[in-house]
Amino acid sequence: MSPRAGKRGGLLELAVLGLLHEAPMHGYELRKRLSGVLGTFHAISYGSLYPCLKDLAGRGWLIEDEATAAAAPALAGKRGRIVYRLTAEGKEHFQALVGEAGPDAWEDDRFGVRLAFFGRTEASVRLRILEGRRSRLEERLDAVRSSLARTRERLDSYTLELQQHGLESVEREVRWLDELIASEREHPSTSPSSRRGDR
Amino acid sequence: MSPRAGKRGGLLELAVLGLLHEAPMHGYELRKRLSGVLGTFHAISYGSLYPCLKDLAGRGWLIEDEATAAAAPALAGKRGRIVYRLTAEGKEHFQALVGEAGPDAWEDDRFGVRLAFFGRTEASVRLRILEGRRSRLEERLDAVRSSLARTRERLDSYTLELQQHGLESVEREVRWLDELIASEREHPSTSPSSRRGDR
DNA sequence: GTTAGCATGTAAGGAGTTACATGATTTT
DNA sequence: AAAATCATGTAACTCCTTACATGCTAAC
Repeated sequence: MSPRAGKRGGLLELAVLGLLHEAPMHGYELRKRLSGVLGTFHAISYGSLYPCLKDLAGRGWLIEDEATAAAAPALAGKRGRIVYRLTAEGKEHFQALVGEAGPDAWEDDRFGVRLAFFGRTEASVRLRILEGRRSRLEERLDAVRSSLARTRERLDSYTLELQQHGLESVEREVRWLDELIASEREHPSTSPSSRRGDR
Repeated sequence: MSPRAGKRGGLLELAVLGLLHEAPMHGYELRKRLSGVLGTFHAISYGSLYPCLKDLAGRGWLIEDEATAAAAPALAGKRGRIVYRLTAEGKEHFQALVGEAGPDAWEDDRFGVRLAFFGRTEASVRLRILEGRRSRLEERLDAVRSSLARTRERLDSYTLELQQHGLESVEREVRWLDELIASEREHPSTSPSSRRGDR
């Protein structure tokens, strides 16, 4: 077996493809923008990013454009910055990834990234993602509530406080999702812009 | 160099020591209880747990009690369940870990586990943990707010919605922490039981 | 007496990180 | 010309997961 193309199934792949879907970029800039989609804290390291880019290129999802900023041909051997650009297959693959339904697709990180790219996602897929996340959260609520009902007496007040806060956070997110879903149903092909401002 | 004792610096160590601080347990039961401290979802796998226990035992923080439930001496070679019990050094090490101040100590998971063990944590350390977490969250708020101020116009409404929701969640946690801290200052050696119920 | 659940482990792999190494470009 | 920061990369390591292997004990 040819050892090329090590499996690369993570968050990073999705985030990188999504960002490059918007516009070509070189790695250094990509890293800065990644913080924006993955949460403002949580920066990705170059030690992950560059190998990931190599891998994606190896699979034909993006191509490496050796462009030294201006078109000056200068010295041939110079290691200029590499601008990564999504191929047609890359765009297809991104859409496939975003649309994926597996149970881990609704975990915190995955969902967050998917939402961040809603601007480049079909309306029907957007709705499916929002509803998938919602039902995942309902599962959590059930689990926490029943565990709380079973063990409430045995818990010290700190643990109780923690569980209670967690519960309320999840409930809050469910309400938020409900608003997004409602807004999505009202004007399916538009952004939910009208909703902002009523807080 | 003797290759024994691979570094074991994670969440798991802290959680295991904390649970065994309460009472001796065997691995299987430990795993079930771990979900309680790490969040009701997110179960730990045996593939992590047992090696971790081996490692902790190797460092002298806990000892493996080969007890086959009842005291029946039965057959000598039987692989019974192994009950893990914290040593004195283990308890010391747990207190040291909980009290640690490093910047990653205030990340979501770490903070959650520390809070879950507040019942076995000194009042002064509790306060330091709550305040550490609080200032970590303030840093995040600053980062998100300024990034939002810089890029607000360029963001599509979905991304904006996401950032806004995240921001509000963090603000909510800060208010929660403020209540906990206030309650901690009022009766420093007691649990914050009186606060529950005013929602 | 066989399925189901209790109980303990190991080997391989996945998704990242840190620390290091190197060189180009811009600012002071 | 020194310092900062832009830019790309690699090797080793961390912490965890999956998939597998094994055997005990209780319930049907």
